[in-house]
Amino acid sequence: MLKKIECVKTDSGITVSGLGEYSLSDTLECGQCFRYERVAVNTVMKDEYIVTMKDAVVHVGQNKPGELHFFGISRDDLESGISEFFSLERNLEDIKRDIVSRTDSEWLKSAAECAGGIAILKQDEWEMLISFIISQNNNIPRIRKIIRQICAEYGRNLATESGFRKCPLSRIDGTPCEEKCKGCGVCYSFPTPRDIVDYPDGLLPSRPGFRFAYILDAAKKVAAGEIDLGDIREHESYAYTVDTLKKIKGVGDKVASCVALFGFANLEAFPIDVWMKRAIDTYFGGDLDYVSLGRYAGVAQQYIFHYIRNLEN
DNA sequence: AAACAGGCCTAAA
DNA sequence: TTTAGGCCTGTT
Repeated sequence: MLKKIECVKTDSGITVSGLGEYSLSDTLECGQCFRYERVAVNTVMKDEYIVTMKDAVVHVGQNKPGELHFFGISRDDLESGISEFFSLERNLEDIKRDIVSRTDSEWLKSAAECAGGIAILKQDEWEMLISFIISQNNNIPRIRKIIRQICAEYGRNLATESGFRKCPLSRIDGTPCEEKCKGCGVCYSFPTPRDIVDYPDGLLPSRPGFRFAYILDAAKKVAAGEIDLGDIREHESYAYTVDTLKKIKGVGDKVASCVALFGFANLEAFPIDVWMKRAIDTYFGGDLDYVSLGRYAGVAQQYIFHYIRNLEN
């Protein structure tokens, strides 16, 4: 299921090809990732983004399907985190084929054709936990705003640690770094559980509302080792991941399955939110046995989600 | 102005 | 075991 990818060094960075239908914009903007900014000015590629990974800020672009360009990085950078984060070695076509072979639904097959370029990212588990706690009863712009503000409040400035002299966005569009970072937050690291336990008031400027207590409970349980993310990772079990995470206040099935899917790479995870409920009612007669979709059910979930959101436009 | 937003908790049947 | 309200806040 792994694929051969080709990497070529250029003056500006590393070009990775052989990625099949990989779509950078669909992958970043399908709702699994909150810490990215689309670059709007002085671009050299059709799609360009600044993405904040665990401890690095990445500038990445795409001109055509199956080929990504990572600006200002070395081959070592690619191998030490970027490749895994962007799931570059996963074969999207094999996954799509597997899903399509397990369903009779023509609608789902159409969705797969529409959304086959989406890769499930492998993001930081703790960051996913907090991000999806924040996501509940909330909309995406506000989710992103809260996360940005929390990072700006607690985080170290990653710009200088990422091989960039200053914020990549400011370098590109000319906005002064300080000003830019306060607005976009892409240059700040995500707070650790300990950061939040030591200084819960740092959450307040983002106005998380009733989620405040949930975030704090998650931080306390992880910091105390009561919830052991490493232990969850080693189990590599969807059921175990969900059961364990649900011990945290404010974490139910939906949030836990999102963390399982986007943080722990449990690709069989199938988060069911209000959109998915609606889709199941409308296109699957009110009943969809996601287990029958196999070990990539979570990718199918993304197909469905992407398809219904695009049908709106 | 009232309803809603990619849920979850609690109380009550 | 299932169901109804309520919840912080911001936006429409």
